[in-house]
Amino acid sequence: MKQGLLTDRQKEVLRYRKKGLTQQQIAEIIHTSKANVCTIEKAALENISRARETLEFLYTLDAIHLCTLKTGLDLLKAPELIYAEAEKQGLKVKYDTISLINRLRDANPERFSGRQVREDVEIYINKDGDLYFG
Amino acid sequence: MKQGLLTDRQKEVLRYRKKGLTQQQIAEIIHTSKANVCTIEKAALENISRARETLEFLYTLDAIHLCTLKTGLDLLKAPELIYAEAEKQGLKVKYDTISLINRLRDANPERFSGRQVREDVEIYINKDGDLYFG
DNA sequence: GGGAGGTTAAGGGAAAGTGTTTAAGTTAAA
DNA sequence: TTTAACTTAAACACTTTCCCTTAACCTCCC
Repeated sequence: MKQGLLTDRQKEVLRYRKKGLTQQQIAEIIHTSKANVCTIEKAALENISRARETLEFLYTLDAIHLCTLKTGLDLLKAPELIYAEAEKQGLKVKYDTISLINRLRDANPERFSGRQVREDVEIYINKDGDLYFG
Repeated sequence: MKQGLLTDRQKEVLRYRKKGLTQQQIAEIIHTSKANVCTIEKAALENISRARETLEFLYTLDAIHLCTLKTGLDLLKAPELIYAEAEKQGLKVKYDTISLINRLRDANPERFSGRQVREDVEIYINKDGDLYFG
C-alpha cells in the first residue's frame, strides 16, 4: 500500500531544490544528468498539481452545476450571470464581485486572456455558496 | 496531460455512490460486476488518500517535526506543550493560545472530541512559526 | 561568443496502475 | 437461515508512469 504520489526520487529532488541547489548540483549528487533532474522535478510538480485537482473534485461531488461561462464571454459579465443563477437555486454566492473575478482567474489562469473567456468554464456551487470550476 | 488522480470510471462510481446507490445498482448501470465496482471504489478512495498525503508532504518540506499530541491529552494543555517545544527550537509560534486551539480543532475536527485528543496528532512548525498537523 | 541554469523531445526498459472476471469470503438485517 | 451489500484474492491484458540517456534548445549575464 504505497503512500503519497511522489516517488522517493521526486521527493529527493524537491528537498534539494528547497535548499536552493541547482539542477546541475543535484545531478552530481545523485549521479545522473541535469536533464534527468529537470524531468524528475517536473514530474514531481505535475504530481502535486494532480493531487490538488483530485481534492478539488471532492468538493464538486457535493456541489451542483450552476452554469457555464461560454468561450468569448466578457469576464466582467460573469458575476451577474453567476449571481442570477445562484438566486434561481436559492443559494447565496460567498464572494462579492471583485473577489469572484479574482477567484475565477486565480483558479485557472490559462482559461482567461485579459477579459475574455478562452475556453468554456463550468461553474459549480455548494450549499455554503463556495464556487468550484471544472 | 492528464489531470487529477481519479479515472473517469472512478469518478463515475463515486458520483453514483454519493447519490446513495448500492454497488449492485451501479454495476448494472455501468454494465459490470459488483465486485468490480467495489474494486474501483476502493481504488478511488485510495487515490484520494494518496492525494492528501502528497499535499501533506509539501508542508513537511519546509517544516520540522515539533512534537506529538498523544491520544487522551487535554486540548487545553496542548498550547503550553507546543510553546515549550518551539522555544527549544528557537522558534516563535505564530498563534496565541486561543487561536492555536481554534486552529487545532478547525484543521481536523474528527481528531478531537470536546477537550480530548482522540488520535495522535503530529505537530510541525516552519521558520515563520506556522503550524501544520499530520 | 561562451557559460550557467533551465527546458524540451525522442526513445527504451522496468515497474506500477487499471479494469475486468471468477470465485470465495464477511457482515448485518429480515 | 437466507438474502443483500460489501470485501477480498488471484489472475490476465492493457496502459501508464518512472528513470534514464542523448541531443538539442532557450535565456540571461559576463
